[in-house]
Amino acid sequence: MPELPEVETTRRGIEPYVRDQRITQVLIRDRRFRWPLDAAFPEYVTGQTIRAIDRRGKYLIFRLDRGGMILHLGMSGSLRLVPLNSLPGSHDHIDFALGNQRVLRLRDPRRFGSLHFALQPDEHSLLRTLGPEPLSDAFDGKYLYQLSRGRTTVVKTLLMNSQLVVGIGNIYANEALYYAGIHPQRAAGRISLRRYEFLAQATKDVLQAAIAKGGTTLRDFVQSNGEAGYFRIDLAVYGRAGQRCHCGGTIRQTRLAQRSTYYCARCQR
DNA sequence: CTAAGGACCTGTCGGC
DNA sequence: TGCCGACAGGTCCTTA
Repeated sequence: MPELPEVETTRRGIEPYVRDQRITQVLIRDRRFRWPLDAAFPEYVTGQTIRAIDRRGKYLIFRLDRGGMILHLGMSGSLRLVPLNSLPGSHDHIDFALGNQRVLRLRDPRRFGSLHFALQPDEHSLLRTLGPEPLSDAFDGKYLYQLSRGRTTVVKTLLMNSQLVVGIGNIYANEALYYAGIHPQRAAGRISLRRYEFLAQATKDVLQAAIAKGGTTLRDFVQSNGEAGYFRIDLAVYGRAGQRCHCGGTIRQTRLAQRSTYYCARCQR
């Protein structure tokens, strides 16, 4: 479910309550995630202090005194901060009790998420092969242009390939292509440098706007009712099949690599 | 090496 | 109302 902006919003939301806090206890109700949680996981992290929370793509990295925790929220994962002794709901699989009497609670109904401990998190196999951050200077039109030469895949699939660039999921891939005026099915290897420059910039803009929106709509991660749910930014094409595009065209829906794909055939070429 | 499809899992929604 | 299929914001792994 969460894409980069939602993960970043989560990171910012929990950081003030979690940084420099000691993990006093780890309670595991269900260890069946994408990969079964290591039975020794609590031993690795209990008693350690969380020194920082970083994000790499859609992964959160909790830096500990020794090693770190690598968390992915999958399609349906979320983190909340709740008071000690607060009753768990269904799918609340893991609790981290903290020194400040709060509990960092992981919920993940579909269990597509994952949690690992690693002594050197950045060298973990899940992170090592990831492409650059889309909001970094390493990601630009030239980068997309060069890596796309000779490829036969379509541009939307390229944009969603985390080996090439991280964090762009189905929603923001659709939105970025719309703002760049590029048809999602266009062959990636036949798009000009100029158009890739538009695409890189549109991607950055869409992600930045979503992060800003998340910050305003999901401000508080610790309210008693504090659902750390996901926010809906104003989407131009995603989920809008049949509706009018501002250009007067109609937004179409198709399927690309098993994912719903939305575009305006009039302004996206 | 690249590309495509399956797999994992639960909840929700629309149609009959 | 109940049942059933399709779909959901991810991505690794296998196969070609």
